[in-house]
Amino acid sequence: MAISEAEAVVMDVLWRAAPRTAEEILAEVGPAQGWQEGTVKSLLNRLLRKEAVHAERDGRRYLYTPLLAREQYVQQESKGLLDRLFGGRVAPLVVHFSEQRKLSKKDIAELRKLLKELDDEQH
Amino acid sequence: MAISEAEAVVMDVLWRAAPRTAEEILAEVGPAQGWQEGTVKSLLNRLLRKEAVHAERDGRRYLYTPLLAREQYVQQESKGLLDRLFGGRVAPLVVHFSEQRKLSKKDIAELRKLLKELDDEQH
DNA sequence: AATAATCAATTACATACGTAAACGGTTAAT
DNA sequence: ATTAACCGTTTACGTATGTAATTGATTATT
Repeated sequence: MAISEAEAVVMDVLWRAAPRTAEEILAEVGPAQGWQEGTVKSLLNRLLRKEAVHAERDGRRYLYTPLLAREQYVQQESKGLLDRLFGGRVAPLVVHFSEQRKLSKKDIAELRKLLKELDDEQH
Repeated sequence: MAISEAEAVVMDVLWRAAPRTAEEILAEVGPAQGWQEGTVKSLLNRLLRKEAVHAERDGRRYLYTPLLAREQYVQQESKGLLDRLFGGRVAPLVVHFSEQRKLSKKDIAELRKLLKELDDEQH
């Protein structure tokens, strides 16, 4: 089952560092998101049901660990967008961002480097 | 207000060619999506309420035209993903696809061309 | 004129989502 | 032993979404 946007915010905390307690997660996202304790608890439970996180008892509380890897999530989301909007092809997407003036100098430099590397490993 | 995935499928039909009647839209997406007439009608109504499409009476039926431009939608969605998952930067996204082996020969060629053009217009 | 066909608009309904309050059990303090 | 504190689980509730059936109005047919 897909994980929602709010759930992804919680996953992000766990991807940065795990395991974590609910309290720690709340401390990290609560203020920024304007979320109460109950909200984070609910999201954690939904993530548990979706088997995106694992909970291990540690005395009175639980320690949460991500089961779904960030790479896996990023992959699904990215591929979804690519397929839905760009016919599954990367170049058109980059062209889009280029036209949208979303390519920074740094991006351009890094893309050059990437292409060069791809070229090198060609043989 | 954001338009949903099912709604976007209808928009896609209108982006390919407009104006269109509900019947034409159904004919184009119904079979592929397994949607009944009522489904397409509902989606059209939601799009109307969201002011993503415009309907103009044509005798007994309506002709639907997109108000939201495809470019605008693509832009929102793409920027959303970029910001949520790649810190708003394009190069990391392309690197991701590269690592995921999602870069075809054609993509690579087109990216080279794009970079060259960017270089040229530099001065 | 009465009836049937055609469409769009309204209503329906189950599930997901965002956001949280209430409940309950276990541990800690009095 | 009671009571209080803590923390996870359950329940809640409004809105969105996917998917349609029903209704109602207008036009066409008999």
